[in-house]
Amino acid sequence: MDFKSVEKKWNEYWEKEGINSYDKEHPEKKYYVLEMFSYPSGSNLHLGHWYNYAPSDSFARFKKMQGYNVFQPMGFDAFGLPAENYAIKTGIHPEDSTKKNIATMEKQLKSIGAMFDWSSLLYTCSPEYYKWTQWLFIQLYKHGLAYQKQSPVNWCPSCNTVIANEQVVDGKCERCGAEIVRKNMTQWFLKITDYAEELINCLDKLDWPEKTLTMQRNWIGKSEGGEVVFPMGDDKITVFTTRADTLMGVSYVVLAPEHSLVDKITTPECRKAVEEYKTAASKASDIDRLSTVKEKTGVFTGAYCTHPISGEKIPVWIADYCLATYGTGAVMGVPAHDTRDYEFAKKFGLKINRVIKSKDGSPDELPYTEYGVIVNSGAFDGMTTAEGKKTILAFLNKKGLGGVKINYRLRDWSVSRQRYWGAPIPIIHCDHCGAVPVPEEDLPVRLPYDVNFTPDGQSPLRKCESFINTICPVCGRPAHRDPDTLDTFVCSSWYYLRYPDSKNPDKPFDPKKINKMLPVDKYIGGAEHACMHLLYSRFITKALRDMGYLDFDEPFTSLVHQGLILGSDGEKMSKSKGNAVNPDYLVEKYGSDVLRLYLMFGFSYTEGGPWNDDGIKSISKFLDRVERAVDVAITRKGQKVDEKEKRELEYALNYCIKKVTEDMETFSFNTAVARIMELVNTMYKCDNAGDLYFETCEKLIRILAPLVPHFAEEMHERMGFKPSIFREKYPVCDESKLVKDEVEVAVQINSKMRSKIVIPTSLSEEEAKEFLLKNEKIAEMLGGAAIKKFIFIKGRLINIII
RNA sequence: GCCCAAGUGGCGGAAUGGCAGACGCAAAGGACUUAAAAUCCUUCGAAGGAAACUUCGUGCCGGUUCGAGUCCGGCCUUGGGCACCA
Repeated sequence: MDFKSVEKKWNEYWEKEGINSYDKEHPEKKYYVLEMFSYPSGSNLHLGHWYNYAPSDSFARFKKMQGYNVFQPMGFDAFGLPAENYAIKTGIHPEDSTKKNIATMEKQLKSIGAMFDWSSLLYTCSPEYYKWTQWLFIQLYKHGLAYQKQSPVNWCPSCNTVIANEQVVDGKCERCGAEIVRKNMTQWFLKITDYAEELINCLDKLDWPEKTLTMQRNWIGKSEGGEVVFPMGDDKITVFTTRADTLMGVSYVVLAPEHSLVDKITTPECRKAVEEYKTAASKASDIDRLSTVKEKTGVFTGAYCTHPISGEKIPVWIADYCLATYGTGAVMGVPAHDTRDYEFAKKFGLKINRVIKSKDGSPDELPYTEYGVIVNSGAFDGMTTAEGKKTILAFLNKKGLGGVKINYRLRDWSVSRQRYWGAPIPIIHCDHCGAVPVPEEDLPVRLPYDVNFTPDGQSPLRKCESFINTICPVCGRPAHRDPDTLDTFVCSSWYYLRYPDSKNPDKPFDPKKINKMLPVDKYIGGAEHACMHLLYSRFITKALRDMGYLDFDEPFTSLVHQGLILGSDGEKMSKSKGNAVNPDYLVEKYGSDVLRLYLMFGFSYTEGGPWNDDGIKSISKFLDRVERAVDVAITRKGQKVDEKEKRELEYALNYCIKKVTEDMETFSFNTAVARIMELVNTMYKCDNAGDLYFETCEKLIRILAPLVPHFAEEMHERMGFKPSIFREKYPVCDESKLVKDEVEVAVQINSKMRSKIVIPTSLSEEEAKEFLLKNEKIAEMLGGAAIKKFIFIKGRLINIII
């Protein structure tokens, strides 16, 4: 078969007949299939994109043939750092390179032959889109979900610019090798923490991979504990702890080096050491700081606070294992019952006070971090850990020195980027009125084209006078725009809401439309987004719901992660390693149907694996084999059917339909293809199935249609049916054809495989026992021994314990 | 370091706690052919055995169970994420 002309023929036909587009008249049967959109960084689609999109498209087509009205849109996540870096290196403007890349990728996407609804195409970098990203930011601001605060960034003193985590290699700037320091800057944050509780609770109702749910739960990191206040003259230090029961064992308190009290409380004699320590800490990443193998470091501030119960003087230290971003940025040190505190106290000679003993006298060497019974704690002695936590926090609460507190590891979402290639933050800073949102009628705040974005210490937009200078929309006095752009995760946190109404000039979306079309029924993308993109999207959906713009709680009902296709060397594909595989060449050589079927058959979809094209030829051969079966079927049409072959073929067909339907539903494409191959193998053994052969072949082609759409459409037509096969129904299994009178079961004696035996399917356990004991071979193996236990697994196995 | 996964023949990979290796690749043998390609058929985890068959075998160590690739505990290795790559 000449696949090139076949692919062209049917792509044109589908386009002309509107086979791929969503039918707006029937939203009641909608099925929204969405693949994570691509970032146009490289100049073309790689095999990984194909692996995401082609099998997902087969799933979408499967759903369409099951009678759903499928909506499958496509777009580009087009803002971001790589385009900007590329521009700094080559001088090619991000807008130009991005547009060019998108054009190439669009063409390639069309070569997949996927049923994307191109009429709803969107790019996040177009003003028609980012106008509404800005609108979203303003709504969040107006509802108290966006605020500014000081926060550290990676600062390269030599390039004189903020650099991304990715560009920091071993604490040094990737570009110039200078040592990176962390520097505080005022930045915008979104209050995702307001939704922490709901973001955890709603996970239970999502059809998502278990591992992703676990990762999100851990990322949000709910921990129930309490706050304890350590007074300090006019000031106080508040710590968060999950072990209030160990409060009487506190021997020191630690502040994060960035804690706001540090400068104030440090005594003159300690100042030099504290300053040096702060500088050193600003160079370490959080990952290094939290390492449990690294030796603990810290310095004494010279200051003391007061124990809230005993009134004892407690020394205040700073140490980098305490992070400013978690809890209150301060922890109490209980060396006897915390591993990190124990190491710290040992190193710096701080007191170690045991206040917990094991309940049952089992070994409880220090540091003893298990739960137990309280000792050496005055009135609290004898209480269990659980009682102690409650009692101590209640006691503190009465004194106004603490109480129960739930803490989350989740931090607010930092969205300011000191970059050019992003959506400008729609805020005007006025000396008189403060931060003022740009009026909605003035949106979008356009990203100017002619900007010098070479790094030199400032956000690129700050240097663009025509952009930065404006007037305050409230008081009319001169003011300046926010010079930063939004994190691209903001753009991608709501795109699934725009697709169903992507050309709407007046609103980001029509609530009526999206309330019908969403949530997304099946969302497909890489597991690398498990925590960030997926969590941000959930947050934005909930925030918009609470503002009244939509009426569902979760954006993605069901989620699937495709695995990663690696280079043939087992490494992640990348240009620099030279192991990237170009799908265009494969499409050219084998055709898009063969490539997509190979991707589905050769890998476990959720696992992925190293690329290897050894088997791709066999897929071509398999389709040739199917084609020959079709030609044979045509010659046998109307012929008589042999009874024995009839039963065999009917069983094979219905078994195939049943299994493939289940496998398609769960994205188990490799086993689906295997079951289809089995059916074809059976068909090749049938020489006298006549008309039934033709009928089987007709169904086979329909089962294949979602997997190899062009090929199937061609075969369907060749068999004399009217196109399009995608208007036909997916075959349904006839269970009655799967009933068998006899079944082969395994026979084990003392759990060892001994034999196999064919027994009537309908036998009960008792009947099976009787049947088995009558069998000479089995009786011989048992040798007359008494049966202790008889285990019967219907249709599978019998185990006799003697 | 922390969180989350994965590890099965020469290879890609199958296996609701119940016959390990479906399906395919590679390899070997055969049929057809003047020949090759294509196609069709057969064999194909390891060791032993003429064979029937037996023993071993799912990263490593231990446990639960009549029965473990699958569940539990502890390791090892690889991959993803760790909040400014997207």
